[in-house]
Amino acid sequence: MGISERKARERGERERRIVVAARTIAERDGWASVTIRRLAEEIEYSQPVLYSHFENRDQIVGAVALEGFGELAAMLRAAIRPSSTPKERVQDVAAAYLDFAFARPALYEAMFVLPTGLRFARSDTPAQLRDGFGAMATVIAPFSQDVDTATETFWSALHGLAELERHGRIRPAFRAQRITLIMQMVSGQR
Amino acid sequence: MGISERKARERGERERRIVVAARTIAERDGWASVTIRRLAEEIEYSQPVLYSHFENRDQIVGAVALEGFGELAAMLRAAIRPSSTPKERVQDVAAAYLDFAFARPALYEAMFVLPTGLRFARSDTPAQLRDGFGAMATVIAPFSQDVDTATETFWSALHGLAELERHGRIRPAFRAQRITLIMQMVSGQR
DNA sequence: TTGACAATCTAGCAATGCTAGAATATATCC
DNA sequence: GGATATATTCTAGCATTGCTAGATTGTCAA
Repeated sequence: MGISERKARERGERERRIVVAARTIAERDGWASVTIRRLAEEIEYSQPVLYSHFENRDQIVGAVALEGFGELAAMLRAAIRPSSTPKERVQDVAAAYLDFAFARPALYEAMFVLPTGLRFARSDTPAQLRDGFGAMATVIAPFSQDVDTATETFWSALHGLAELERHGRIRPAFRAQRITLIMQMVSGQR
Repeated sequence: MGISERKARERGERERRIVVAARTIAERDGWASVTIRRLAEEIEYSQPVLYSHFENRDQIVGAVALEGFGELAAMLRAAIRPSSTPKERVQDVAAAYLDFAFARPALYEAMFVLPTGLRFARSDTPAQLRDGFGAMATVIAPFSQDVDTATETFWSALHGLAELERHGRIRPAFRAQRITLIMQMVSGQR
């Protein structure tokens, strides 16, 4: 009997609709506008239904963030061109990272700023969360002995650039120059 | 007549009590616990009184953040020892920055994450906001042509390190190694 | 003493996340 | 088929939030 399968499928679809609605509203009106009531209205169910899919609001943000990590990883990997030099690859990945952060600020916020309930560095950490790190490590590896630490530092630098620019604390016009400096950190050259 | 002076002074003292209470509660229980009602109770006035001092809750956070910028600037300047080499100074300032961020997470959050209504890069930007940047620029200057851009990048890297570690995304044990890498970025050497 | 003005408070609004318990639909068993 | 159990969903409401209108109290000059 495929009844329970159909039910499971429909449940899954409803869950997707919640996540899509959350992301859409967040990207258009900001995360403050993503309320349980608004989401319930969007999926045309009552509010308690949302709590049968997610423990709380944070977990909905977390589901959107997880999507974001998958997309970020894909973008970073796509930025690595086989024809380019190792230094160019670092540059391209850095530029792609910042492009992602500024093109989807609400998504980026879910991934790195808001509480999400996501668990990092655990055995059950979803693949998406590791994958972006992996893409960065790929381009960092040729320049470093300790790839993990170097990648953490690279990532931190990019995250800081994204956040401070997003908050208007550094000058947008000089983004490219800052990326150049980061690249020099990694490659160890002037 | 000193009556109006006394009133102005008392008003100022009450405003300080609000800011102190906000900071104290935030540092002990987190910013979510800093509610208007809680603050009103703390200063022993009714809630609307708070709105005669601040436009809204964000501005109270902003007042705490401003305090934080002053203290951060002082800490960074204190970290610059006359006897140390230029490279050591960069290292010491970086370490001091991260120490500050981890010693006062709520304060740091007010300064860099929460909405505060503070205006940066304006003509009326308070001195505290520029001063920390100045301290960083001091130690960066010997290594760079374009000090502002280099300082922005240095600062961004430190901010990223602070945020990603605070959110548990990078390994606390490797903080010193990451600082070393940042220092190499600035000094352009391996 | 009175009247104007400032300071402060009471009371309440609208919105939020979340939940208990009722109501309804669906499946299971005799 | 009908009764019963089990999911599923909804209604209604709680406690909390930021914020504010309007009443109330205090203060001072005329």
